[in-house]
Amino acid sequence: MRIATWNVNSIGARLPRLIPWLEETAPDIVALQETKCAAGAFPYLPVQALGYEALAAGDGRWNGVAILSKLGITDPVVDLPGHPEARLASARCGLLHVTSVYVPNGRSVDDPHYTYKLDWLATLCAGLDSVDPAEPRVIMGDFNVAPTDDDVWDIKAFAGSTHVTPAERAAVQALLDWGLIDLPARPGKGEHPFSYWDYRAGMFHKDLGMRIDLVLATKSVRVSDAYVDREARKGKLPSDHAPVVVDIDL
DNA sequence: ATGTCATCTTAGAGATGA
Repeated sequence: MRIATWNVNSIGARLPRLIPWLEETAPDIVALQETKCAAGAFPYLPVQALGYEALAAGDGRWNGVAILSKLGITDPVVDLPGHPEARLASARCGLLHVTSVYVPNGRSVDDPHYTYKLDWLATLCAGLDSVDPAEPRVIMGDFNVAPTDDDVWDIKAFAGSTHVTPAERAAVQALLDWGLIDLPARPGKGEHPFSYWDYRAGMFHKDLGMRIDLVLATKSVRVSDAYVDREARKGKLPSDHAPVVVDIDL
């Protein structure tokens, strides 16, 4: 069984790349982020034609998350208590419980959005209190947090920045402490499995990226392979994120 | 490392966010 997460940076703009990618990669379940698409405007028909049921949450202009599943979608949830933005979609897909997250960016450490980011992550973690960590579950998406210094191209360039602060890392660590494992993925190039590269300044071609798209899974999810699909970041009109693809058994 | 990209407003360049 194959699962994947991909911040597509607008599903409308990316559909011409998403559809062939789904055909070639053939994941059973995909978590999408930054669809930038109202739930009612989601391209259900093109993904249904490939055998996927879709659960979409969307504000319209910003944010937006979705789950595509060939294994069914039951118990859908598309909000996080007290946080109205469309940044979470959750459902049971066959035997696996799946959550797609688009964690707030934070902007800068002195911005109210940074506090909002920490609160959002804490609320996500608190929601797991009523969940059994023995059950097969994945929480995957754009966490906007680089868990370790090796997850950015140069930690010195991030002095004073978001994505690398102890508080953000502690918020992700709390999820791991609950019972999730940050699945290590093979890099597409170089030593680091970066999943995001800024569009500007040739960052992608210099492999100056960040690992901020994470697949967190409970231990009953057995992993046979995991990789960053760097090919999907190449070529014409890519997203600024690459998909992370994970092959699993339950 | 602020050099790009996507979207919306409101009809074409600017604001916003990443």
